[in-house]
Amino acid sequence: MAAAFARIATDGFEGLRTREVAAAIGINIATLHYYFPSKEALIRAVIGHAMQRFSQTLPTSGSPAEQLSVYLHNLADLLEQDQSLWAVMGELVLRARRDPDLAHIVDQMNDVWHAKLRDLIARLGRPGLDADDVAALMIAAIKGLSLPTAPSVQSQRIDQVFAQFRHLLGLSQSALE
Amino acid sequence: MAAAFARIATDGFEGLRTREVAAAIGINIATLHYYFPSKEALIRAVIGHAMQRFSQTLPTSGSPAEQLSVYLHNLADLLEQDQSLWAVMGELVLRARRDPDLAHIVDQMNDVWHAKLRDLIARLGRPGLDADDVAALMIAAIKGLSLPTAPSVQSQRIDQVFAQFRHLLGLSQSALE
Amino acid sequence: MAAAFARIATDGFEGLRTREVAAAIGINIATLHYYFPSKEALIRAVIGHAMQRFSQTLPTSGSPAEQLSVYLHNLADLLEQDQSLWAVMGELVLRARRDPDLAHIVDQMNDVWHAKLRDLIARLGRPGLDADDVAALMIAAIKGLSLPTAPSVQSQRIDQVFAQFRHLLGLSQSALE
Amino acid sequence: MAAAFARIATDGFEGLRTREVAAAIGINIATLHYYFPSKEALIRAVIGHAMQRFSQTLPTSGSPAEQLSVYLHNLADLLEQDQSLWAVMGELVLRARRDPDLAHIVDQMNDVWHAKLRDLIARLGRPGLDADDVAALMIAAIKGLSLPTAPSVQSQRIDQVFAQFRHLLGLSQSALE
DNA sequence: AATGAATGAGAGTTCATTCAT
DNA sequence: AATGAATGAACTCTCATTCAT
Repeated sequence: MAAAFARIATDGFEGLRTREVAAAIGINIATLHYYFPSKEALIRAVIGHAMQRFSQTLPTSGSPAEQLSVYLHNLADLLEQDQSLWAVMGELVLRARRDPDLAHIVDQMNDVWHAKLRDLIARLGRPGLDADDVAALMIAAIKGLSLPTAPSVQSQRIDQVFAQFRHLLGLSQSALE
Repeated sequence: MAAAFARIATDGFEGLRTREVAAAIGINIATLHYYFPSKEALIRAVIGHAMQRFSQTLPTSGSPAEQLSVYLHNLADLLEQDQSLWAVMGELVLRARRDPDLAHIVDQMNDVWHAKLRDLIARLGRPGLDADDVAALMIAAIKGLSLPTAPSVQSQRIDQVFAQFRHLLGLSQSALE
Repeated sequence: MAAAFARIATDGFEGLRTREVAAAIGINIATLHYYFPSKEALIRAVIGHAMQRFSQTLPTSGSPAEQLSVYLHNLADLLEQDQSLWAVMGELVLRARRDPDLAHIVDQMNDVWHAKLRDLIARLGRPGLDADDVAALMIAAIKGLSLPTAPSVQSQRIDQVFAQFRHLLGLSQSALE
Repeated sequence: MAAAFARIATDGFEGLRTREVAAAIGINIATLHYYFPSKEALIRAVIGHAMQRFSQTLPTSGSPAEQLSVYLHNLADLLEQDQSLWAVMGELVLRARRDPDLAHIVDQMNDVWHAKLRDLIARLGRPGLDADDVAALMIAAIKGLSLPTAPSVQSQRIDQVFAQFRHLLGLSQSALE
């Protein structure tokens, strides 16, 4: 449910109230419970929704350099434009600490993400570049960028970090556009 | 109160219950309220405690290269050994989104952190290294490392990222030991 | 809610407990909160109920002498038979000291009461009778009668005071029956 | 304790907090409990204090007409100047409904009051004046005057009622001054 | 005589959930 | 498929009282 997603982005899991979700879409609480038997079920649905949206940033065709460029471009866009997705991702990662099922999902996504990046970097053919380590660095940095407080500062930091990515990978600025 | 700190690390703010904090240290809830007039006051105390512990990782003397090495060493240690501090920091950053006061504290700490790192990097004298951008990358990556799910994966990722830091900065492995 | 009214009559606002009100009518506390969002809302409802019942004693038709007789009769009846209403009115007046909204309501009711009485007395056509002052005396005395302790004494005092009212107004005893 | 008296006058028994009473006179709560073993004991002390102050309005010497004049004068003064005493008396009367001991005290005081007034009126030698009934009326009215909401209205009503008293008793205006 | 610290009992309120319709 | 009404469990917070010093 998109309404639940929005509420989590705004107030976190801590502030998720089924009554408010129901009210936001103009239905009765009991009706919400009819579709989602429990709050937990609603949360699971939100998790699935978030994960799916996140996966859609992965490109599937083109040369490694092209794919990397497109991917970085997509991520930077997502970071700047859809703050709510990252807010929810942050909440999910934190919640995963207490929720084994969620932890499993998050770990799996991290692995896929890392493998994909490592693969692309390796196929770039840059000698002296440890694909595994660089992928780890990039993922850590992107995760870190998803924990903003002031949106104003955020934008500058994103540019700086992605500039370093390109520098590390030997990608030209123009390759991103 | 250390007990509250521990509970936040385990269950997040979402799971912080005054009764449990009181029970954890063997006192009555009313007694807890005697020292912390409200739950909010308790949270503020925890925030102060966390910020203070975090600040203590900043080295104050030595050459830039030495300070950077010591700093990275301290951070890596902290990341591996005191997961609870990072867990709480993660919770704090997420909570800052809805708590302007906390957001201000976090932003201030980020600025101090960034300025310190940028300064040290600049004084390293590595041409071709944008101190500002590299500092941003490092901070983002470190923040990202503080969002782990499985502690087992965690350790490997930390090593990988810090190896890249050294590589970026041209610091020798031995300099860290 | 009549149950809340009864509890205030018995134990005063001081002894009003939402849990007990709910228990008295066999519902859950949460259900009570479903109808009255807060204790304050419940109190307001009780106030409205009391004010309405009190207003119903005012007669609307007949000659001035008849109306006065009927009115005095109604009030004496109410004082003797429905002690709970007076008990609640006493609580309300005392509470009005700290509750501006309630004070406004009580003042308004007093004014209406005084104006009505003064009007009726004036139209009685008793020379040498200051309608304004007599009305003030009567209202003060009736209020004073609403502060009883022992119900046994109460009845005698009511008769005495209303006898004086009739004497003052030159109404015959028979006019009341 | 005068501080407790003041708090009851302001906020009623409902708002009486031992902590605030102690704070008002700059002592610790435990110290207050040292002198008054319980809140109930403190309340008893306040009751005694209030009753004593009230008794002091009764005149003891002079002709009946003089005593009545002085008494009415004293009461009118007290009503206008020391609102807190009347506020507390109101609270006491209401509380008496649930407190048999207090009810006994209040009843006793009422009886003494009524007997004294009746006696004075009887000795005035006004034929056609039922001393018992007039005393009841006066006491009821005075009690009623002690339940004000707006102090501004209060003053006018007091004058009106006491004017009626003098009229009833055949006392000249000058006799009051 | 005086106090800081501690406590048990209970207050109003919230919330996910269920029930009857 | 949908809802108003109802509920149990739990929450933070308050307060008179007591304890150790």
